[in-house]
Amino acid sequence: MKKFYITTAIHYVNDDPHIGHMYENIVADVIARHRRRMGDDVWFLTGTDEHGQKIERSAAKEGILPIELADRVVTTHHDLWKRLDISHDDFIRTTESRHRLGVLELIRRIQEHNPDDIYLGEHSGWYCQSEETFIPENQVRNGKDDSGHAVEWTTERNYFFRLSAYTQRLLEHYRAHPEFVWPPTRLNEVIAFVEQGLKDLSISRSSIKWGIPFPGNPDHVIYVWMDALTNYMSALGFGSAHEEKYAHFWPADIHLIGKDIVRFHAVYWPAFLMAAGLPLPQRVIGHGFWLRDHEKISKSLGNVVRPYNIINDFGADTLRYYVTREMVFGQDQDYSDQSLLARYNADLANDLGNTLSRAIKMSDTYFGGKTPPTHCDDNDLMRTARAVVPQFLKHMDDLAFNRALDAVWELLVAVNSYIVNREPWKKFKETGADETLSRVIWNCLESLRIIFVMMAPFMPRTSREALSRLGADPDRIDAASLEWGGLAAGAPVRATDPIFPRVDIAQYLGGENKTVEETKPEAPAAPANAGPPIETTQAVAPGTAKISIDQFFETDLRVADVRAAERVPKSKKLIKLTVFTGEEERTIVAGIGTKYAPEELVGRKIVIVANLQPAKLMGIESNGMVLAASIEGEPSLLAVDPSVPAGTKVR
RNA sequence: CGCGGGGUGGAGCAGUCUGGUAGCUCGUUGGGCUCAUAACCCAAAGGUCGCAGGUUCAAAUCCUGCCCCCGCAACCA
Repeated sequence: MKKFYITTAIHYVNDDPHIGHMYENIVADVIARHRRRMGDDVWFLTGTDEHGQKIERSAAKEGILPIELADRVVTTHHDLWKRLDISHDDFIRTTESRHRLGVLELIRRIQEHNPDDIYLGEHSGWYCQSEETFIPENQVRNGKDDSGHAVEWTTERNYFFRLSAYTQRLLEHYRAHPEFVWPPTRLNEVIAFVEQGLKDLSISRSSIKWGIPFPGNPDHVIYVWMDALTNYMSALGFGSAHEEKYAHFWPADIHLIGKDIVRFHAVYWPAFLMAAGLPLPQRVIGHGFWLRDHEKISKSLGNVVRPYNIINDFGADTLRYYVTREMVFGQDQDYSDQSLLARYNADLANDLGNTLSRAIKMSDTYFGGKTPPTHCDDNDLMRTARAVVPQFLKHMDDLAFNRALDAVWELLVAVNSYIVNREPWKKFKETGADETLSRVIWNCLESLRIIFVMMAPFMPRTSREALSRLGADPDRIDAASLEWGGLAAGAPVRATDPIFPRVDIAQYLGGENKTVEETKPEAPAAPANAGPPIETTQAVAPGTAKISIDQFFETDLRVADVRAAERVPKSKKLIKLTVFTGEEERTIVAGIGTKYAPEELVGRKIVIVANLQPAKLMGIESNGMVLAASIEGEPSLLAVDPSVPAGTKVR
């Protein structure tokens, strides 16, 4: 039996999982279930990343310990994977002691094999006291960071990993194993990155407390990547007294991750392992992102997708099917409730569910609630099935899930076509339930059995139900059961309610009661308004906290005159304005260039925030901010009656 | 020359690596069927595959140049 070890990325516990996390675990689950039923000895790992400053800080904000926060959020992960029928064999948390053992062992191995590869060095940068972190160079202006906190040039002593020593060996590895990174375009990116030459990597922090103490120096904690990546081994017992699982399953066959962290898995991780003298994973697979309206999903855009309502109302299998069918694996894809429900109706209700219903109903009626008595081993459906199954398996091996499902549908469509051509209802009226009719119906049921066996990794729950309705054994989904002829004659069938009842999409999405509540349990329920239909899986911005009138008056709003305007060279949307505030002329840089031309701005009266601290944009100091309404990023300047003199206070 | 992705019937997308009659879903139109979830089946209309060159017997696919769109980064103060 071939071992097969697959992992997902470990998900950070600073928030509940969204569609991206769900997708990753669903895909990993589909692969794991498929390998299992094909006879592999599968180990499937997922888990959570729980260390680091963000957790430390979020917990502090709530007045709880980091581990308490992690304990709380991790339960929502567990619950979700259960609801989605994710069949992981293990779940690792980086706060577990077995993980600490693994990380320490990895460092020990590196120190043993390549003693020079970990060294104490200096890391210099802009350090912000109040945020207790280094601020990237490009976020520092005038000695302050983004949030206006003072920063100072600080040198911290950190442990470093000599990544620079691995440039050549990594490049050789990519050359020798082009399958190491998938898809190929990601491999090209990785190679380009490594070819630039690698810098040593800081692997400890003394500014963070929430992490694994660095061996021999408890003032430091091990920094994120050295910590997190190691989960793939620590979960197998690496570094513990019981390394049997590690010995059996390592190296991983597939690290399934998002395309954004390919670099860490394809560069840092193999370098760590090389340094420690350990085997490298076989493949790093970077999947694409789910987008909304071609935009990246992010919390700040407020378009996070958490389709809990879909899972509630249509079942986990519907989401599992949609994400694997709709996305070309490896590429980005738009998410919308619309397209999900369209797929639900067209594919699941009309095709999959309805075909099952009609076939079972006929068998039920014509053959007394049983599968027909006579098999048939020479017919068109059998030939189609025998052609489709190998294609399906090939596509599964290629991780081309959408094509694998296409292949399944080819057989499904053939069944529908077959039914219409043979007109069994007519035959039944004419000659009764004779042997010919028995063969016809049996062919339909047998095709459906194979269809649901193929579908089992994608829709485990549905497949079990369908197989059992068909009179087949719901647990027989192995490679052998993909062969034609597995259905028993005279087995009881169940003609009952549709497995996927059609949905009125407009009603569901436009309905007054599909609130965001189901999307984000902790968010307040949105009132049932008569506005445009809300995509139910889109999280609403949390209610804005109230401020006092005094707080409002801290903002000095004034009318100003635009005296000059010019585009900032090489910028996309910045316009440099010279405005008169009633007392002085000053420069304000505004991001309104997509909508306004400089000419049309000159002479205009605008409203500005006069007491905003200066900031540098494209090297130009901006003193203030122009007020504009923003419609999906398109600015619309606040208009003031031209008679109002510059300098007038706005309140 | 910052990095990357994309431009294919009305809409959304495959296909491009490995050239060989342009495919899928939805929608539209006409017909069929009544076992089935107003589902299913058949047929039709609809495309200069962003533009221009080149290679080739043959280009959506390979090469060159250009145009446009979208992410990321820089620039939402």
